[in-house]
Amino acid sequence: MQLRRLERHPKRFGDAGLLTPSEIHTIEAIGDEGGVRMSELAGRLGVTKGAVTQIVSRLEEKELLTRSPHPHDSRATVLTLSEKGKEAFRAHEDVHDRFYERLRARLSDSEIDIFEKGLRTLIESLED
Amino acid sequence: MQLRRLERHPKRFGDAGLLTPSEIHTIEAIGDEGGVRMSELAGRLGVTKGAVTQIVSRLEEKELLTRSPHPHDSRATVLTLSEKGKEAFRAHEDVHDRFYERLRARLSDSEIDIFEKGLRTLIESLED
DNA sequence: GTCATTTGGTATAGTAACTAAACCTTTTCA
DNA sequence: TGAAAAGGTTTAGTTACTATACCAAATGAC
Repeated sequence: MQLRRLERHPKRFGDAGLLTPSEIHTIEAIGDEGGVRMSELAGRLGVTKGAVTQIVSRLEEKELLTRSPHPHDSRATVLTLSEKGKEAFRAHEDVHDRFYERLRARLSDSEIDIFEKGLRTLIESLED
Repeated sequence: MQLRRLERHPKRFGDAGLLTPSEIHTIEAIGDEGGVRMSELAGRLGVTKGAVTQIVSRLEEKELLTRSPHPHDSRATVLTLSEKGKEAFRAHEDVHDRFYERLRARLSDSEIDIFEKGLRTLIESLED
């Protein structure tokens, strides 16, 4: 099966324009509630804080999020999605929902459990 | 599920040393029969011929394959795995085999069919 | 209280894995 | 026979990182 080469190209998410997989994944990890620190985000994404600085800077330039100082810790920065960022977030949720609809159209609930069991086995095998 | 961030790091394949995912994937696509042209390989991998030139050059430097002129078409180059390259190929096949063993330990044949059906749905969804 | 350590974030250089475009050389074929 | 197609290389640029060095603010052991 061709699992490589997947999800490489930028896609359009609503009015937010073209976003790379990393960009939309970062937006997804911040969430529409916002109030996430840089280091917390690095943990969620499983990358270094340097990587987060870079992608967050790009998303800030694109006006998809805002950086603001942490109220009680002046070292820290908290991130919040802008309206445009929230729109991208919702558009991405829709993509997820459409995938699950498609999956449910083809597999029953118990079959989806089996699919997820297989996926976990695949992920496990790729990890070592 | 965390499908991103997978299969990013170089791994050891027998005596062939550390190989990046792209490198081992290229070796897999050439196969132990060899005799593959650059452009044929680009098609198999789904990348441009420029990309193939680059990765093949690196594999040639690492002595995992050899370039030779095509016997009947002097424009073309044919690729063949060296012994070290074939060893990496076999080591990679073993990884595949171990994955399927693990999968069969957890899922029956009909459940594996369901898993693959789910995977196809996932791939389809990522494509559009 | 103060000073070393930890934590939060940034900056910079380097790498992998590409694409796109320009280019050169053969081959094909109308 | 000459234009177009096909095979391959080169170069510059992009994305998505890591590692390292760095600075400022917070913590906490004494």
